[in-house]
Order: sequence, then C-alpha cells, then structure tokens
Amino acid sequence: MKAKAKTRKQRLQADTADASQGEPPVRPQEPVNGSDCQEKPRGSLKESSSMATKRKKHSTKVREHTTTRRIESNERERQRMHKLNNAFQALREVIPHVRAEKKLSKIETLTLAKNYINTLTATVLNMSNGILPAVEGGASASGGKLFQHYQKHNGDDESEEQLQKYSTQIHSFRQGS
DNA sequence: TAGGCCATCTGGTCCT
DNA sequence: AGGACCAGATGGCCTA
Repeated sequence: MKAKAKTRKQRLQADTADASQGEPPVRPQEPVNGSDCQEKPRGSLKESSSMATKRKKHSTKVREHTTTRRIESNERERQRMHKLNNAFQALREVIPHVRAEKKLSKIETLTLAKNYINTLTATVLNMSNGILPAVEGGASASGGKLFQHYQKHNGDDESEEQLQKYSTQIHSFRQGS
C-alpha cells in the first residue's frame, strides 16, 4: 500500500499544483469531459476579432470552472470513500473471526456480518424461548415481533443451521491463505 | 503470471 | 447550481 499511497500523493500534488498556480494548466488527467477538447472555430467568417477574443475568454473561464469542479468533486468522492472504509473497519473490529492478523476483505466483512447477526439473533431467541423482555418504550410485543420476523426470514429450525453456517464460514475464510 | 482486491477518477442521476 | 451517491473503467499491489 505504500506505493499506492505514493501514487495518490503524487496525484494530489498534481491537483494542488494546478489549483495553486493560477495557470490553467497542463493537467495530468486531461479531458474532464469530451466537450472541452473541441475548441472549434465555429464562428462565421464575419466574426470580429473582439468577439472571438470574448468567446475565447468565456470558454476558458468555463473550462477552468469545469476543471475546478472536477477536482473538488474528486476530493469529495475520496473523502466519501474514506468514510466508507472507516465504517468497514469499524465493522471488522466487532466481528469475531479467525486469523485476525489478516484483514478481512470488504465482501468477507459484509458476509460475515450478515451471518453473525443471524447467529446472534438465533441465539437470543433460543435463550429467551422467543419471548424477549420489553424494550424501552413499553413495546412488550417487540420480542414477539423479532421472533416473527426471524421466523419469516429464516424458518423455525434454522437457528442451529445459522450457527453452523457462521462457524464454518469464519473458519473457511482465510483458511487456505 | 493470472486473479483478487483496492483506490481513484469519471460521468450520470437524483435530490436539495 | 452544487452535492451525494453510484457504477464502470483503469491501474497498482499482492499472493498463489
């Protein structure tokens, strides 16, 4: 990941360099959208030079604006993905799994989490015999609702199966690796 | 070397 | 108009 980080840094530097120099730029990643590469002199022969200059200035401004927006948008997207990754990391930390020294992939994290939740739900229901104490707010039926929901999605006899599934899964993940 | 996983960029779409 | 979200494309790193 070092090299990766370096690459990212380089890109960022390129970005900020672009931003800091008022100079528009020879951008590393060129065409933000196809539209700005064609600067066709579609004016008529009669167009005055002042009009042409105006048009040029205007299109340059538009291009700068588009580029700026792209860079900002990229930055926001990066931040968004970082947040997403933080959430994945937080999730990894609460899911028990074997070979904790090796990071779970995203797909593994999601799959394990899903089965872990199913297993916990099954366990809770087994322990309480389908009757849960009222949660705050006086929803005395909440345990029953949970039970019904679980039955609806997993069936009655599947709690054992869930547990089995989860435990085999946490062992199978990374087993060979 | 191929395949898996990941980070980033990008354009499109939807929402405010 | 601008931001959030999403999915596809691309390229780099790592491992079997």
